[in-house]
Amino acid sequence: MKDVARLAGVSTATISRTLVSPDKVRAETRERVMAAIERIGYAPNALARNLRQMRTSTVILLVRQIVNPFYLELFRGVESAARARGYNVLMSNVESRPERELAYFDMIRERRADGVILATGALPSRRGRAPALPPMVVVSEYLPRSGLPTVRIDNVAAAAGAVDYLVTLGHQRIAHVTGPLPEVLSRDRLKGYRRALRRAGIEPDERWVARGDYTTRSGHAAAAALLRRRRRPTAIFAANDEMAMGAIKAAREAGLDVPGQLSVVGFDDINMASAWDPALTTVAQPSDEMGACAMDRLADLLAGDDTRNGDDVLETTLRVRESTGPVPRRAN
Amino acid sequence: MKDVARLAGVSTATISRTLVSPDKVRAETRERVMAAIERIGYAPNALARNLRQMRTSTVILLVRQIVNPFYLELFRGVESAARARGYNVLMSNVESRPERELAYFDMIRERRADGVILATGALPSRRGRAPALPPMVVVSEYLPRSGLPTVRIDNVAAAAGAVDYLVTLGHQRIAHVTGPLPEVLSRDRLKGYRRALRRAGIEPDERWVARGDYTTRSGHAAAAALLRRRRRPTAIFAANDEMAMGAIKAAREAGLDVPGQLSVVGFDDINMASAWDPALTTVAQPSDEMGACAMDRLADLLAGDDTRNGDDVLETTLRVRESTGPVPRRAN
DNA sequence: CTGAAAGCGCTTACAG
DNA sequence: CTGAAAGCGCTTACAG
Repeated sequence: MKDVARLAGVSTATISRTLVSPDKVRAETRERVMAAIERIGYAPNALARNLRQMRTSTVILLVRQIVNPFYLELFRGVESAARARGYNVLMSNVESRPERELAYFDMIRERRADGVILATGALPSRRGRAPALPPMVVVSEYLPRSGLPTVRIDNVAAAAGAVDYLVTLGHQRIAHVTGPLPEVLSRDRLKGYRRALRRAGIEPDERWVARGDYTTRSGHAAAAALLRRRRRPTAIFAANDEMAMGAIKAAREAGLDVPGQLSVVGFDDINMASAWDPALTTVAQPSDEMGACAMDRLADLLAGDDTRNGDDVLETTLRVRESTGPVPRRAN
Repeated sequence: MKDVARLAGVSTATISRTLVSPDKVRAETRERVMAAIERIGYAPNALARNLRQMRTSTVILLVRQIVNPFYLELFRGVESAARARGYNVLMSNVESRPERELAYFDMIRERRADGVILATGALPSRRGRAPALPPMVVVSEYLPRSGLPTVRIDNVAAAAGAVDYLVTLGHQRIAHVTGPLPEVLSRDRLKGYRRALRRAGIEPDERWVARGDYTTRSGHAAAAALLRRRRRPTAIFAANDEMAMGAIKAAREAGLDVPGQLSVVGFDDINMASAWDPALTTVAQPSDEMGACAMDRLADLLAGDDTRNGDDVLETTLRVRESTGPVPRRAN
């Protein structure tokens, strides 16, 4: 920087101003400075700038389990918005290890990051001396009554919409494979399932609700059990795509054609959903957009101009593909 | 820090030493300092430390396309090693946009990161004034004759091993779906395929090599074309799992049972491979370990004690699942 | 519009 | 083993 200043015949303050707020510098000076910067190949040292400004331009994205492809799409959205806003993104999977979550809060205390995008569905439980919450935006998941800015979808309505569609196709015996029920997202999707059934005049039957844990394996097991029933369902709505894929596998093993004898609907529209055989009908979340929106809100928060309040609720889309069809003739 | 120093009755230098090199501080002083730190709830400011030490403790992981699940596993490995070594990881997908790669090299120049783990398969082409390469380790991919420290598998041998296995099952008519052929990994796997065939006394037939681009769709199209032949293959070796999945889908559409009438082998062992129907036989890469190993080498490099030279070549494993079986009776 | 100077919060070579 | 002091490379309030 000193070299640039010498070459341009100005002070280092002017170099800095040219870079940070060029409008405060006379055009002629600015050009001289830019030429010198170019000549020397100068790049400002972010370390020094960060210290001076007491900001890192880095945010942390905390996800539940990184292997879930849904989070990947979320990350893409976060990253592209971050790039546009001049931030870097540190993604980290927590994998249900609370100490890892806390490690990330320490990173904020140590000023390694400016804020957090929380996609884990729960605030880290804090030890004795509860540190103040860092600037934070919740995405995908939400924390009821936390008052934190949140970017999400309406899981109840989206799930109900999927089941509505099955009803439209003539299905009455619609089963549901849930996610882990302590989680609010799983509960919301279950609620939507029940709401749609009632709306269609069908009394929800608890025996047609099977618990899964979002893995393909659990979807497979749950569906296998449901299909062993004497009166078996003609449609299964799974709370995510992986479980829907497991359900299709179970149907095939039971000798049932999908969608001829069993319709299956998933949730998320992960990358693999359209590649699956049969291509999966599923509720698409705008994951890119959700990530970008969360990053934008966090950046606003950090810039001190968070005008908005409450939740951003984004739209979902039911993508009808090959895994759903009209109810089989003899089934009703 | 000043507050801690006052409370402990020492200078800030001693606080710093207690944290950085505790052995240089008398035990009694150390305890007093630690108590004061605890009392005040002091956390050192990483921004200041970074500036002082001229290091960021951050590395960049550059991947080709983030949606590829393989990179996810790589990231996990990198991240866990990074955590152990005190580094943060910035993952970024380049998505074949060269300007993005360059952006990451700028980040090094601006001292936002200390080094790069390159998983893109190509050095960013640099503009006119070629800047010096940053501390860098290549992983998964490799750059022939670059002399850069590299962590990889032996793609030729691994591919040959997969084809050997098909030969063992009695297959003679073994087709191959390649990745994009400009890429060295795709070429290596093709080379391994040919080598195994020759070893088995089968003359490679170019008509049984179909080009794909690593997507499920391309695997589907390539396999569909192969299966339309009058003499159709009894086995397909695909250069990655997604294409193998597409191939299975094509087989089913052609009314062929997998593995009864067609065996399919993939490469990578992504998360979905075992969930696929039928569960995919595939060459498992030690992706976690590769990532961790790359991060370790980069950390050594940055610490100035990179003793090793040349490539780390890790072992692959053929995971035999349900998509492969003996050659059908009438086929030979 | 520009410069001189202070200061961000650490770490570390040096002196004792 | 400990302290006083310099300094990392910027940015910015202040003065002109």
